[in-house]
Amino acid sequence: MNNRETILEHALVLFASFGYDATGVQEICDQSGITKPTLYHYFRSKRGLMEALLAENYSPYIKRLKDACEYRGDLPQNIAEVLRSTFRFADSNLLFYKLQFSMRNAPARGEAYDIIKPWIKAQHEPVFTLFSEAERDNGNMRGRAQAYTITLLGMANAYIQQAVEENIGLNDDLAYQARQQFMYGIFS
Amino acid sequence: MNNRETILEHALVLFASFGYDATGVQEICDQSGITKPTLYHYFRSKRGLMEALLAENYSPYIKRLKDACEYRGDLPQNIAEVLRSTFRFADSNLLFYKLQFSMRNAPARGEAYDIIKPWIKAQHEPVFTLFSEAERDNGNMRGRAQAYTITLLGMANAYIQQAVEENIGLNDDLAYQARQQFMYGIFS
DNA sequence: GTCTTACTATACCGCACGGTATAGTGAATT
DNA sequence: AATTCACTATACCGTGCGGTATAGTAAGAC
Repeated sequence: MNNRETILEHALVLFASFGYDATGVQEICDQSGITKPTLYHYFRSKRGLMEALLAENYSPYIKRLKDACEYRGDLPQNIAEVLRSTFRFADSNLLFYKLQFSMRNAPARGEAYDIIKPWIKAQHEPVFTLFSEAERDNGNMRGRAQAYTITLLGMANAYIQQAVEENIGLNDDLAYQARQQFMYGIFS
Repeated sequence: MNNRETILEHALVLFASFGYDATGVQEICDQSGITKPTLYHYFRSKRGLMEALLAENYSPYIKRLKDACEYRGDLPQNIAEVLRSTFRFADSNLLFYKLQFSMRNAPARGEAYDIIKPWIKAQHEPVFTLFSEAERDNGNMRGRAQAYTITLLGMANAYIQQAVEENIGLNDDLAYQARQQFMYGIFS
């Protein structure tokens, strides 16, 4: 395996375990069996390393999420697909999921949050667009696209957290259950 | 105002804004208009300062939460009170709420998470006890107290986050709405 | 065989961090 | 008047941080 991948791999483990601030570049180098100039050759800075880590792990999920948000007149179907793609994203790389979750909830003026901000937007945007389009077919949803987006993604996180702590599988059954509960919140 | 309170006040703002790791003791001192020995006189360490901050702000909420979890045979009533006390806690000091939320979701082996761990337990425990007792009156809940606890508190957080970003009031109406959605999740 | 390019090690820099040794100060106690 | 105690400032310590200047090395190009 090349050094770049080795570094990314160990950086993920360390960042997820101790956090961005508390993880030193030297420690990443030690774990990866290389020295600092090597790391700085592949990644311009500590921040650049984190940005590369996010790009590699987020990109496939965001792509699938965009597909899941393609509106074709059947909102419950879209919601199911959003939940399924998000559950699979979490399930496929739990360590990265935990890392990005802690960064999303980090203080707003910290560097970690600043780095992840564009990815939060990349996740939020397609879901928001989906609900905005669904509003046209469903009058009583008007003006609530933002609220629905936050609640849906928030609920997905709650289910994932529960599944992790209870050691339940993040399967499609759970996605179905989450969808039912979310739909109840909309039509009541 | 005495120096101890001044320090706590400014520490809250800085910790909530930039995070525990990224906030320097010197910066807290500068903002508070005192010097480091003064801070270290009142608080043994940076960690001790954070512990004091958590104790002062959490204690009243935990006390009210325990009352809200006193089971008297009416689970929906208890759930409403849990949500109400939690919403009021967030509403009364939003800055502290954001701080504790970011710490709860910080990496598990970081110092910030280590400091807040006992308070997570203090919040989790009474709610868990409530659901455990309610299990005796409601057979189809058996063995799910843990899951209900996580989901209820997770849902509360989702609603609070939504209320903050949408500038909705964290009033009792919202608590009622959250309860309805949660109860639907239980009995389906 | 020389030159270029990609990559890697040694050794170091300046800096900000958490924390403290020392020396007070002013008010209450005896 | 002497002593004690709670509190505060100056100046400093050791450490570890992110990042880099320098000097290679090994492989392919010409």
